[in-house]
Amino acid sequence: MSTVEQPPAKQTRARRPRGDLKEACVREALAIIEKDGVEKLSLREVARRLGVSHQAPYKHFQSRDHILAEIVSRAYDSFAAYLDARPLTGEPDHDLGSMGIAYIDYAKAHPLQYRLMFGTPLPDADAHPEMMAKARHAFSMLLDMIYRLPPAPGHDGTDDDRFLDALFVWSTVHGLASILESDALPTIAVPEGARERLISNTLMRIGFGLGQHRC
Amino acid sequence: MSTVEQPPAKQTRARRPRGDLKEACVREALAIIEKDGVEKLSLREVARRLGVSHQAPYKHFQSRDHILAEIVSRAYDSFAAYLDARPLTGEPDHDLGSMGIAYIDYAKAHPLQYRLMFGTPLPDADAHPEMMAKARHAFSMLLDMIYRLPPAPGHDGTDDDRFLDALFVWSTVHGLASILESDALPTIAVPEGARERLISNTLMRIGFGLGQHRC
DNA sequence: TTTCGTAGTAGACGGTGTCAACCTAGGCAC
DNA sequence: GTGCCTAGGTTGACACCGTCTACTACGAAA
Repeated sequence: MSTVEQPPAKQTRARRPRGDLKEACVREALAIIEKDGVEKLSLREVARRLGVSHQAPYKHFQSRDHILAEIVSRAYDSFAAYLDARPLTGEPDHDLGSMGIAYIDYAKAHPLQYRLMFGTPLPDADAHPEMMAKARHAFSMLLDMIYRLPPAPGHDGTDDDRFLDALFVWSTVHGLASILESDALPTIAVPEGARERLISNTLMRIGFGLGQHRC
Repeated sequence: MSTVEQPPAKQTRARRPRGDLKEACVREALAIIEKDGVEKLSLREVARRLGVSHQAPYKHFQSRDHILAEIVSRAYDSFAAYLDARPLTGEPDHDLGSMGIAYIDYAKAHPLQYRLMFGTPLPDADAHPEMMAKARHAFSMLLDMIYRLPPAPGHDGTDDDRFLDALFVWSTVHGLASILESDALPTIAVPEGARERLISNTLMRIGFGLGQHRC
């Protein structure tokens, strides 16, 4: 068995199982973003942390934007799954409320993912269609929910009207979430007593806005 | 007068009037951001466009973030001025509505400034206190407006309550504005008939949410 | 066995922010 | 006037970055 010809100890560099480096890159990239912000993400740093050449990650991601798009895609997936996971009662009123809570919960529990989805400039939208497809899915879940509500005051219940109300709800919830995790809130002094009612009050106002529980 | 020693024709490089280069930098930086996005802003490109050495801008701005902070500060200024400029009737209901419209108008008329204020990661907040001070001013204008409204249903009219409602209004308007100019809207197909009612519907829902015109 | 695609390495290029040192015209005390 | 100081420029270097290109090792398929 002594095949002498072996080139002198070409250390076979412990070949990774397929897909391993790609996953490792995503993991490491997330760690970098979490620690230093998305603008500090560099594929070279990712490679360095993984003890691999600066070009290795490019075998799995066409460009820096592509690894970002991959990460954002996964964020949309996990977001939609989170919204889907909550128990439904079948009563539209209640289910919409629970969706609002789930939305905000997600933003609080996964600030990194939330910020990636809504708070930072995305990698050029139409260069990453699969990413945007997943974004659309999340909104359609909200839209479905609104369609189950009785027509709100001032509306005839047309599809256009429902769409507009879905956008109202989305605006408010998204606005709140993005304010909550932005740098803005600490600089406006939030009164002590208001802090824990921030979310419930906003959801209540949404309900009033849609004409629920009114008068 | 023939001082022979003159180093050969040191072309006196037409000294700018004081403050001129700084202004020129801001102007050029804005142009770059408008054309290619904030992440493409580079002080070297600014310098290049102005026909000046790559270090010249650093005489006026400590770092890339500092020129960005300067630009964002000015955006907050112009935003507050815009909100202030609208005519007031003294009737709280109406004045709040006109503020909402002015808010959205500003976001539509100055998308660049709006995105800089609310849509992109700001240069580290507490490294640029003067910038954040101007941000606070804008919110306080909204807060003042809310304080003039009659107490909304579900509230006793305490300061905490008012603050929460201000945040509700801000969330919704900010959320709408940020959705309007994000990449998200084109990917969810907005029904034709809904397009021009996007804003008015949202403002109406805010009104209902605060208990105005109800029933 | 040969061939070929995959996953990795290595080097170069031009771009970037930023540090350091240097130059120079003007303003001001004398 | 003379001399000095400083604000506002200059050039040069450094260490990063993304990305292009060429090369290598290897496993599986033919």
